[in-house]
Amino acid sequence: MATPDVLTPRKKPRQARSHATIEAILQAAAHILVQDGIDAASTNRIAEKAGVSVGSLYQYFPSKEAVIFALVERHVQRMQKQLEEHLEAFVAASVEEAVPVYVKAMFDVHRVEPKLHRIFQEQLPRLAGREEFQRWSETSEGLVRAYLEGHRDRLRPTDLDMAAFLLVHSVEAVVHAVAILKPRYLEKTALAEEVSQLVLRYLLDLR
Amino acid sequence: MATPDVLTPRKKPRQARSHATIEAILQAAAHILVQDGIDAASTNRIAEKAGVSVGSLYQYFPSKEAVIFALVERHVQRMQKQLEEHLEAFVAASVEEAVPVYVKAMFDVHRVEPKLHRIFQEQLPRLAGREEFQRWSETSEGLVRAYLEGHRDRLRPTDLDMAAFLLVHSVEAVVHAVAILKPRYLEKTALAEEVSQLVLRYLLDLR
Amino acid sequence: MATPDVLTPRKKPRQARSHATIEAILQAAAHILVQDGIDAASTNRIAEKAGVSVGSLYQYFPSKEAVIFALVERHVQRMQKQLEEHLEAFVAASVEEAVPVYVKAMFDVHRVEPKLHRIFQEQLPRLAGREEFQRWSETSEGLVRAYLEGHRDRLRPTDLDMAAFLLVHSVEAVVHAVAILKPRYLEKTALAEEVSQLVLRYLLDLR
Amino acid sequence: MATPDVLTPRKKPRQARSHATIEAILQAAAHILVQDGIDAASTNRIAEKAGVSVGSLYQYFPSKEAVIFALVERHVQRMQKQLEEHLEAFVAASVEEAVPVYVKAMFDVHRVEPKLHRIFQEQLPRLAGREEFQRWSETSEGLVRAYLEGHRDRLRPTDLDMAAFLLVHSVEAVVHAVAILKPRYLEKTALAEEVSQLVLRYLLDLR
DNA sequence: TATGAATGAGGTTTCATTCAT
DNA sequence: AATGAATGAAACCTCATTCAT
Repeated sequence: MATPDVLTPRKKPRQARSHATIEAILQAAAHILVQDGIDAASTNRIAEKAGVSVGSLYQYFPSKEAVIFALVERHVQRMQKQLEEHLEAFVAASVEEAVPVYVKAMFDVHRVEPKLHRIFQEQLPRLAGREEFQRWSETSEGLVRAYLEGHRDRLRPTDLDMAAFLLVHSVEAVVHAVAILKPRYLEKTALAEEVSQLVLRYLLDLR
Repeated sequence: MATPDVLTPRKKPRQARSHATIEAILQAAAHILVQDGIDAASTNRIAEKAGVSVGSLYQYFPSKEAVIFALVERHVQRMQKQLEEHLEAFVAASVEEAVPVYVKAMFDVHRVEPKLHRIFQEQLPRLAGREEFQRWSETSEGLVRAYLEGHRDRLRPTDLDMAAFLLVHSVEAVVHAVAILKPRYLEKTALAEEVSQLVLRYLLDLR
Repeated sequence: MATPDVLTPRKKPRQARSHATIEAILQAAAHILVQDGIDAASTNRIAEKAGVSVGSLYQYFPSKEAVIFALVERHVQRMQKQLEEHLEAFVAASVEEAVPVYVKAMFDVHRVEPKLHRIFQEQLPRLAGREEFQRWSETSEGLVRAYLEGHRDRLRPTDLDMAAFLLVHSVEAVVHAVAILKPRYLEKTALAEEVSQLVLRYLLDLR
Repeated sequence: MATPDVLTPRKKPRQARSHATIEAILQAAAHILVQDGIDAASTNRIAEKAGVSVGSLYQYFPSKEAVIFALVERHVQRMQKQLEEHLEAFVAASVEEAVPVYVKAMFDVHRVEPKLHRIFQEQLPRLAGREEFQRWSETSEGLVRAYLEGHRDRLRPTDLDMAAFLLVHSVEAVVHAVAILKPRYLEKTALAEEVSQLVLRYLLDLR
């Protein structure tokens, strides 16, 4: 007895109309999540806001969670894309250059859809998509770790696992806290520079 | 039309029996939260586990949220108490000594009731108590800021607001990430030392 | 992960009110089943007819099926009781006497709540309670078989399993058909006598 | 206000394609009924399995019930045809010969599509087609009655209506019970012979 | 005061049926 | 004729909350 798949979309649309419906559902869901939080995101409300019937929602998503999941997936993909755009500059650069690039990338990533991002960060753990988000963390950590590895001889810390863990999470946390508590700071470069300092001074023996 | 107060406890208990009932309710709620998450914490279930009737629950708490709120309040108080115990050593110490003390304090705080803490961090934003938790952040930030202020002349950064923000959130995030992702590390001192390094090297010009 | 029990009643009532509620629910369910068939027996409709809220229904029955199940159980018990009253006369009697007693017992059993019985016979197979009904068949078959065994030397058939199967089902079917298609005949003794003849002439070599 | 006809097919197909579509729909319905029961037989599922769209289904059948109805109708026709093949041998034969022929016919009839037959017997009463099935019973009863009439002087019972009723239903029930409870027995002749005995000994004064 | 029975709005989901393409 | 997207009433069930006892 296979457990039925409750997360992956139900059927591929064959007509243009369908695409519009799916898009409307996802956008409605995002809106409601952002405005009123996850407990307000009932399927009926989503469908209503999307201007379609509940039935339509269930034609494309096998469950309420599947809607959220699709949203998360899409969001993570956009973040990843954002990140990759910064990546080239990153891998080839010296430590002094790479760190600000990484920090800026993180700030940029959090600007994709900050409110939605916040909701996901805060309210998602209970839901589908949790792992999608964790995977994102692990990806970041792996990336950073690999970079550090490549510059090991210039670095002060010797336990690079620990260093990667430390850096990824502290940078992420600061960015996240900024996005939530002081959204205006997201646009200022001063904070990003300080974060770079935090990281750089940890990694290197600056004068 | 004033919004009715649904968070603060309904009546001050005057009898020992009442205290016991309240205690039982809170403990039951905590148990369920930790064991089965917030969606399992229905008032009926809490009451049942506490060995009282729902009616009794509503005698002491005006709503479900009030129960959670009381739990959060108590938890934050315990954290604060923990923190204060480290405080004396903290305020009088030099930067080099104070930072490890602060970091250790944070680690300790997260050991108070780590599972409950995690639930609160992850699942609470949707509920009552959100602000209680934010206030905790602000308290920490104020504390750190005041300390930095007192040692301004020895510090590299000049924008102390920003520095306080940065430090509080990066330390908190790392501790939190450890608690969730690698709970065993909570007991190792190596990580705490590295976090101290992160902060110290940011604040001071070490050779 | 144990599968939750969806059939057995949910909680024991502690107050007289509860008993009344349960009774009302069961009677309402029976009414609706008889009047409009099983597809009309929605939990909301049952609750409404019982004059209680759906919530109350679910306090005592964990699922819709549990309501039906309780009804079946109760009905089978009544049938069994009816049957047992005839039993004494049955076991001790000669074949010539026992057969009419058995046939009459079957007719009586079908008069307990004929309409409900019909619904169960016809519409139940898809539902909870199926086995309850099958068990009833098996009980009857066992009973008959044991009786035949005790009088084996007077009987014409040698395969008593087959004979029991044959008799139980043909008698049951006729009674059932009468109850459904020609309910008035249930009261006439002529038909019962003919059924007795059917069975007796099969079992014995009458002149 | 005449109730609209929701059972009879919507239009007579004029093209081979239509026939193929109808056939596909009916076979899909039969498959699903047999495999997963009546609750799984949704119009969408039937259409999908038939390889057509729901829209097409509704072109040929005005309602879901109409699909089932058509299936029942066809099944009953096949049963009837089966029966008629035995009929010639039946009408001309002596009682001693006719009875086994009739019983064998009944066994054969239940072998036409036993699984579908069972579904209809058990799950159909709630649906369209109930009457179709009843008519089948009446046809059988009429047939038997007419036969008995023709041999009245050789028969022991005098109330031939009652006898016909008795025989049709007891034979039918036994066959049905066998089909459901002990399908293997359907292939054995021993049981059929015993059923013949049951009937014959009821009808005649055997030595 | 304590109990637990009762409430009912509201959540998720299905499916027969319609209708624009 | 055929498609399949869209509909929405209605099913089952939960749970915060109230209230009679």
